[in-house]
Amino acid sequence: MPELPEVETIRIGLAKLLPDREIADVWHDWQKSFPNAPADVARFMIGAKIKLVRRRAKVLIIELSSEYSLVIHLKMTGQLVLRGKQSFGAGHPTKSLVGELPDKSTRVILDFTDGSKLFFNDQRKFGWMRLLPSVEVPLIDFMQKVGPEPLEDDFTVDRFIERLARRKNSPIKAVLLDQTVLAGVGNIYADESLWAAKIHPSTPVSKVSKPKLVTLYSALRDILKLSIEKGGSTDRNFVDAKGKEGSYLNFAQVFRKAGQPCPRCGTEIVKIRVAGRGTHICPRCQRAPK
DNA sequence: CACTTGACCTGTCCGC
DNA sequence: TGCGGACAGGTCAAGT
Repeated sequence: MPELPEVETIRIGLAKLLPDREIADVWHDWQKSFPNAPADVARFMIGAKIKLVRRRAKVLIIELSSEYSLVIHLKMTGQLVLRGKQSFGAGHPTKSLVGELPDKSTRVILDFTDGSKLFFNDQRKFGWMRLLPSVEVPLIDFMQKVGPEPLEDDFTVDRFIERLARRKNSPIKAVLLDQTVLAGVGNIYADESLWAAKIHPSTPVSKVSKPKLVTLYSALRDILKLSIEKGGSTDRNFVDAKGKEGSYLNFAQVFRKAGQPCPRCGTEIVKIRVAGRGTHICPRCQRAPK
């Protein structure tokens, strides 16, 4: 569920909150969430300060003063929430999806010397954290294979079309979700952008007209940007670095709207299955390929 | 090689 | 009220 806008929302929050905090201790309880804890933790985390927080695709990178970095993938249900009076003054959110922390989904806790704590929660345990030398981050398999950032200035419509053409016989939705083609798009933004461009998600890329691909390019970028402005989509349990929900789904047109009228033509939105994913379409605006 | 399906997990919801 | 089963969907490994 955390897709590009959700991970970016967390990054913006952490980039404001974390720098210069010094790690005092690290706790973890799920080995798969943090496979190189605790061996490397004492040497490269305790006593280190947070330098900066970056994002690439759906991955967060927290750089430490020890020249090691935490690389974090939240997968579907991961959360990164900072708590502590130092960070929020008197009134941090009391009612929200996240209550008292730690809770039963807490997998890792970073304790800082000022008393604040960063909680890595992950109900379904798909997420992970890795500690590795900062210089090695760009060399890991994921970074080598991941496609371009769709919101970068140099990501042009021609580049977009050229990337999609790498898998021209696949359903276009599957291609949008392919992280080696394009970074950061997941189920929500694939459905929303395909609806905006009036493209049926099962259409092979080679069968989609050039004008529709151009529309898809603009729609996808606009939707990703709007979602970042709205703090991302809270479908089930996404929250930002302060534990707050995002509001983009109030602006969504088709995602999770089966049975409701298409905002464009009034036809009932239906849920189908494409590329093994639940997929929301307007059957009139997005006609199936022959 | 291109493409699809299954596994990894847990919480929630639906029907009986 | 309890219980089995489907479902949620990011990514990688395994299968066709």
